[in-house]
Amino acid sequence: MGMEDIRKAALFQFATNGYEGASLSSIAAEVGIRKPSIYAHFQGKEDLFLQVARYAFQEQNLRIFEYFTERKDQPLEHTLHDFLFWMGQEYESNNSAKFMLRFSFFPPVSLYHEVLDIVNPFLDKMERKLTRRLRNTRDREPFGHMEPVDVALAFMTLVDGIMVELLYSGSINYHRRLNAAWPIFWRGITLTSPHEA
Amino acid sequence: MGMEDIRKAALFQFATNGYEGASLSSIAAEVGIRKPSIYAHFQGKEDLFLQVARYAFQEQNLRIFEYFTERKDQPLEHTLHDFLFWMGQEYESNNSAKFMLRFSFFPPVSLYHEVLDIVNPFLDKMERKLTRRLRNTRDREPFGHMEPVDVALAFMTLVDGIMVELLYSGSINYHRRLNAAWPIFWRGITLTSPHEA
DNA sequence: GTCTATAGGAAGATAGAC
DNA sequence: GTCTATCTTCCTATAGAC
Repeated sequence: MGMEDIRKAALFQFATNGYEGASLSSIAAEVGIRKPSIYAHFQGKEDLFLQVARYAFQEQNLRIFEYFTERKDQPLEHTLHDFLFWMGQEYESNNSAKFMLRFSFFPPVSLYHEVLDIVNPFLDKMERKLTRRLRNTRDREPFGHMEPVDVALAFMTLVDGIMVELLYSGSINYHRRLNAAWPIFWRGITLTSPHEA
Repeated sequence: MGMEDIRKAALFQFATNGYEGASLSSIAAEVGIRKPSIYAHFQGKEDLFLQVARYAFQEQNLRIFEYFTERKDQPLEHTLHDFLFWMGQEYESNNSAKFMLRFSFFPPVSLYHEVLDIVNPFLDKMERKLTRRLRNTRDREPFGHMEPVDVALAFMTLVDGIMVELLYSGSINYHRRLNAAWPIFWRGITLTSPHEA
């Protein structure tokens, strides 16, 4: 209780209303305490936000690594394709995912550098992890003509492009995009071009 | 002057600091007037924001259509590829583009429906325009095995995924992603899969 | 560790002089 | 159409009782 409840409520309020749009009153109200009680656990709004941010990115980082670890022996095609669905579910059911997306793109101006120091290591980790997975694939070199790191970057771009649609239009257009973009991506990384063949 | 100066300053402030993060004081200060003078031109903050939003989306809509019209006789490959660079330049030099991206993804909660009524027609127009361009291509059916509307959706996903990187990491990673993702996309839409060949 | 009370400031908005 | 002055409300934050 106490601190954890506040963190959870703050996670939701920040993710939903942004940094300036979320007030300590609204967070306290959601927990069921009074505003000044927050100061017994956190130094202030900035401190609360940054602690929530570190927590959210760490949690989401763990969940994503778990996803890939659990499926490391499955075919790459299914692992990557299902990841796009999985992230959609995460976004709808998991406030950490929502928080992460919002403040990766739009950190509060007053905390710009502090937030970037959380976001950048996260993205670097993702890129490395994904590149490693692509290098160790047991499929018979489905994209032997490409650098794994480029495939990783392109996949992360695909993920972002699809998540973005989730952000503004909800899940109908999200699925339209997913079904349109995935086959093109997969074809693009598995087929050898005529010039190279 | 007057109204136009206020619109321009508001565009910048909203795009940079978000809806709640931008104050009428800061907007007035940028114009060089006092806060109450804004009320001679706009009903209030919400009205100002929505008028700026309609302006920004309309302007960006025009610029994008212009881009495609000017190049309607050029090869599709160059038109699409260059569009990714062009959007990057727009984002860095054009506050309307910045505004559009920010509030497409994160509209102020209190104006959610009003903003969606601006964003959705914009996206629909983009999709139709792009689909039409793909249908009328003079290149010898480079993606005859795919529906133009799916190619359009996939391209818009690619654009979003790359723009998103511009939002949080600046132009270095933007170019890394562009160079990784574009060849995969183009290969994916131009090559015929072995099963269909 | 939570509360009431309150300070101190900034926000959006209005009234009325010029 | 812009100003000064002011209202109301909300914000972050602190003091001090329990």
